Amino acid sequence: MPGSKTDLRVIRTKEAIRDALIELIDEKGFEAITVKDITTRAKINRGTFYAHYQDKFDLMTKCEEEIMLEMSRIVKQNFPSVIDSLEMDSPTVPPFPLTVSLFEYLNKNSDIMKAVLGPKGDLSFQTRLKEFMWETLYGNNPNSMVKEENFLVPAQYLASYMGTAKIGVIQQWLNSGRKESPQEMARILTTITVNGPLFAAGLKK
Amino acid sequence: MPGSKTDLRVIRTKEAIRDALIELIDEKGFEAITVKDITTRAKINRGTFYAHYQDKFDLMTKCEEEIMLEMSRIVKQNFPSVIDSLEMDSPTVPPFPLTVSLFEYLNKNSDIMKAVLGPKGDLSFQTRLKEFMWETLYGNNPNSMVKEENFLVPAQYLASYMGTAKIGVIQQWLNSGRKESPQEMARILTTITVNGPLFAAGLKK
DNA sequence: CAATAAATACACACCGTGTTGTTTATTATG
DNA sequence: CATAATAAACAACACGGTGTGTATTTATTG
Repeated sequence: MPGSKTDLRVIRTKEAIRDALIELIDEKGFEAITVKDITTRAKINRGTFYAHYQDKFDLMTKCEEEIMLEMSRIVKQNFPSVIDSLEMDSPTVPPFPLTVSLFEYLNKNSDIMKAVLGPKGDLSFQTRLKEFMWETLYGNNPNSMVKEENFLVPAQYLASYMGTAKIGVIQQWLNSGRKESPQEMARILTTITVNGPLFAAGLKK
Repeated sequence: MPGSKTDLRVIRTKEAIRDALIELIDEKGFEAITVKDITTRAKINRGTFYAHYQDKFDLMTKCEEEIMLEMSRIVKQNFPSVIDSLEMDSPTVPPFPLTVSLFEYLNKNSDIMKAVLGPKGDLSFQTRLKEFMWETLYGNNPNSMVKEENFLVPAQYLASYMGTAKIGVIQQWLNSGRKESPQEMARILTTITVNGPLFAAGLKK
């Protein structure tokens, strides 16, 4: 497995592979892609691909790893104690720094984010992202926001509800062309969460 | 393409194929399955499979079609005007007949529902289901519950939020062993939606 | 029991996979 | 600067699943 992170050949190859992957996900969907597709598009030999990655899943996993790391970094940057976060982004007072930062990241990397989170994307990544949010909300840590006390429903379902809901909004935003700014999206997401969907829809309680 | 819907051979074959599919999705995930896997497991000739379905995607699509039809039927049965529904299941008063009916259906067919909605399931189906909910909530029909007026956020995002949130709760229930009854799940889901996630979590508004 | 239709057995070309051995490019050193 | 050492990129190969076609056997219906 080639490793030299400064070798120009390696850098070129990996970049070409990654770009080809993103393009192809957009075109045919992740599961329809073959390694041959990728290497043809990237204009490299198929063998070269296998020198770097085990298969297309390995490639995908490694791309996603980068994303997850970067998102964790953003969360930590805004909330060094890691985890009060997400829901706790000063519920009522703009500018919701964490949520804005996350949407800005999504915006900057919208090509790949749209690819993996889109309807032809990678289910396993969506599952991982969901688990990341679930853990953040409900996981075994002293700061988790959803505690098993004073709740009207089992906390695990609350965590699922909130986690998937947020992902759903992100997906809708990405797939409908990102017409709103990250700031606006942060406001939207926070408003729904804090007020509750029905009230946010303008219905009386 | 064999057609006689009363021919016992056809019925047996289709059932065997369907059962094999569900088992295999659970074991290896949909995309890892080969037609050969299915026919071996179903103990039929591979040629027979192609007599009934074009490929594994065709098979999957047809299974999913049944599910969608049945769910639409349940919705219509509870709300003949089709669509006030889903959210509108008498928000505060049990027993939430529509939601209970849906969970009972999911419960009865938990094998296949877990397979398609699970982490190794079929993303395209999850997308379709999401669209179904989205349309139900927001689509172009006079009864859609989310109207573009009096809202605090764009309606499309509200619809995405609620749609995916509900699916998320269903997935969590299926994947954690369905320990709660359909009635209990209906209460949980309605409570979160009506009260809003934060309040349902026991936080002050 | 005859007619019919489904299921099987077998064979074929095709394509993507993953691996192996060879060639070519980069880098480090005398 | 030249050249050996290293490692990346490439070409060729064997394997397994796919989809299709055809002849044959087995089961169902009238």
